[in-house]
Amino acid sequence: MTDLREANRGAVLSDLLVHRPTTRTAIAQRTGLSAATISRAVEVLVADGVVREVSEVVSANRGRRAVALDLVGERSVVAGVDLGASTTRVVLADFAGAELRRWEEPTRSDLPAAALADWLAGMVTGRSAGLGAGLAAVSVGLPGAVAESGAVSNAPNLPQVMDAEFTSGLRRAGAVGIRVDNDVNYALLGEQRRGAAADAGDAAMVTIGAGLGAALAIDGRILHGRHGLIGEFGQLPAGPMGTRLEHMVTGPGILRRAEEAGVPLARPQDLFDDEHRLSPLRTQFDHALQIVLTAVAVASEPEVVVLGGGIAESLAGDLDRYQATLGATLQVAPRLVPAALGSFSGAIGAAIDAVHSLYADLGAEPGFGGGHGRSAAS
Amino acid sequence: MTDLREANRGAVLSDLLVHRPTTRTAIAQRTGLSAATISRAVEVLVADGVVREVSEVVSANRGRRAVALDLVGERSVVAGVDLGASTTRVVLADFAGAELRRWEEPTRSDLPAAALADWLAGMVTGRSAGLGAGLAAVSVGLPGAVAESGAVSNAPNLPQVMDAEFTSGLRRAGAVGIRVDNDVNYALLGEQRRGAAADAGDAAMVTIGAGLGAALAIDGRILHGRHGLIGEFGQLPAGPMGTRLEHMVTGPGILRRAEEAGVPLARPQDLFDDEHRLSPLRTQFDHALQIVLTAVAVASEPEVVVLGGGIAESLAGDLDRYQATLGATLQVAPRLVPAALGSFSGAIGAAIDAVHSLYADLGAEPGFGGGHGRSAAS
DNA sequence: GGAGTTTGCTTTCTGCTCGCAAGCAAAGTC
DNA sequence: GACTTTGCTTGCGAGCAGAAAGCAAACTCC
Repeated sequence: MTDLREANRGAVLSDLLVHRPTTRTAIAQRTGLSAATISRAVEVLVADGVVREVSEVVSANRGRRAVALDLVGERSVVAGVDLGASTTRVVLADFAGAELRRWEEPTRSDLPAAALADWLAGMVTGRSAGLGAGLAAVSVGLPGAVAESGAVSNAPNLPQVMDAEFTSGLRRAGAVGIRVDNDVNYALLGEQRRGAAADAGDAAMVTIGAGLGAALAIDGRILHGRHGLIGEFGQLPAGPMGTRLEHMVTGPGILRRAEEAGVPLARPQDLFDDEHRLSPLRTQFDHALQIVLTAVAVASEPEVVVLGGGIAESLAGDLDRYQATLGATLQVAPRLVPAALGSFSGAIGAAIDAVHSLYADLGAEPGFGGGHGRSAAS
Repeated sequence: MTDLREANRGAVLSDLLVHRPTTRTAIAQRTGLSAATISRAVEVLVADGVVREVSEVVSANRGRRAVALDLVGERSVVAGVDLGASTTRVVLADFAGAELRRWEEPTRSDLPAAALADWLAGMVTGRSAGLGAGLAAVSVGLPGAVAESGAVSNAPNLPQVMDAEFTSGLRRAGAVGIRVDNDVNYALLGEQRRGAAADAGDAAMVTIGAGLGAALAIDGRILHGRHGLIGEFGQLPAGPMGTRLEHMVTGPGILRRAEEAGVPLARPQDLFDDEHRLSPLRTQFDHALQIVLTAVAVASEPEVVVLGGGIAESLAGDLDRYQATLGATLQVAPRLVPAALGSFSGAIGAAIDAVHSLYADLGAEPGFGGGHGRSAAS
């Protein structure tokens, strides 16, 4: 109950972030506020240069044409980064969330923490130069658990990021607000806003690649946990002899287990060739994945579970089968779908989070899908 | 934003529900509202007979003594019911949540759905007669998943409750508001408010008895899921040969597995005698429980996991061991504690939910720990 | 034991905001 | 060209919260 007027401006912005473009009347209906209040709030936002009237909306209605409102995109640029163990993907977007540029390059995983941060910051600032507006916010997803304090743990595939030097280095390099969160959390956010989990309030994502990660969202909100451990289903000691599931289903785990079984594979993906379809290794993989999917399902009861990550791409043809098994186990099973944004889910989600962080500064409530990310605290 | 004045009254009530008794000034501090506003709101509540000034608070402060405020208890009586597969436990409480009476008796599991509802309703109304005030709300916890719609599923140990006749019968028998939810959800609510999970916003509960159940709370809110399936970790196919975990750790499952192994047990509890400490069956049980605990931990990252249920009582001495294993698996492991309210956690939690439902009618926000239960919809 | 002080609560008053209703504007319909 | 529909803005009244001042009841200290 700070300032009611400001709160209403925030509500308008929040609505505009999700429904874009829209009209004053539509905002009034969705927010439940009166048209008069919306008009007054929009007036301020337009004066502030945050919102702009765009060309009139095409409408089948009879009366006066509504004036479409949209966010002013050119104000500034944000970056969403998915710092993977092997590949780093970046998306630059404008203030309105429109994608401006995307690229990927190998992660310099050979660098120590501070140098890695410098490399990342240099790459992003370098490539965002000359876009007209300055970089206003950066969100970085990384393969580890990010605590409320900003501390990173559980990142075996890119251990440098656990070093406090990494986050502090990032903050030093860029003058702008930097937020850090788990890569899968961002990927789920991306899929919720622009991908396979659109309009699913309860959704989950599982990524399988170099590591196993999961993210859970309930009522549009991504669950974090004080230490960021929510979703670490790879820790489940449910494999044979109590092996952790992450050793059963991730790329390095598959290679090692194949070697131990005397049938070495050239690449983890080979396990999903037809010739291995009935191999014990493949059966164990399926079983382990089934446990993960069931755990995700009963942890948050998502309407949809999005599968992403390098290994998951090889599973596209088997989704129906997994879905069927899941349905046999649970009365109500979630839909199992591949990531619609592909390997860029995480970067896109990070960019969305960065945009959100800017609007949060303007008073927008963390509405549907909001409240993500963690600002890199000192 | 309905009526701001009413909203403030609700905020005062919500605060009073959690901090009881308290003073006007204390409420003002906690809610952030001005003392004037609180005074005005309290005035109305006292006039309505919902709140009362009680004897002055003993204080070490120097100035004028604050007048303690408390809820008026005698207005009405609520009942919390824990309808177990074998035992039914009931708690009667007054409007202020003070326990009036508790008892338990064998569940008439031989009865069909409608008759079971009649038996339950008759028992509760009969025993609550003559308490001065009428029964105003009843909350029933049962061993199954309760959907938003009110439909019950996943109740193998008391299948009658899945029959729509049961809930409709309950509603017919009692004229008052009846709410139904999963028994473990209520048990966790009880432990959060009066027991082992007090002042833990993020908490979880696992009950092991005739069935395996779990409940998760994040930020004081118990997670439900549209179909009430959140927490059904017994469905995890993580036992040997893909056995569901509920078959590994529950009473009936233990007996059957012991028989299959050629070492029949008289009672499931016998598995936890010293003589079985190193038996393969016990090892398998420990492993299965470890998986459940890990899954609960990474599903919601609770500060504390409360263990309840008949089997869990036998585990009291082993909690340290489980805790140690959990700590070895996870960087940050939750505390593992037995249910402080014993076998009445569920009934007490249900009674708290019933009280909450009454205050929700008066405008109290579902604050910390609120928003539980599901009204038995038609 | 009286003056001063601290704390709790109430009352008065001011400023702010919202929603209603009326008015204006812009489109389509007849 | 009058009428209707729809979108937005403006004028007005009511409601509410908070600041500040006032009253009340304790304690402390001289």
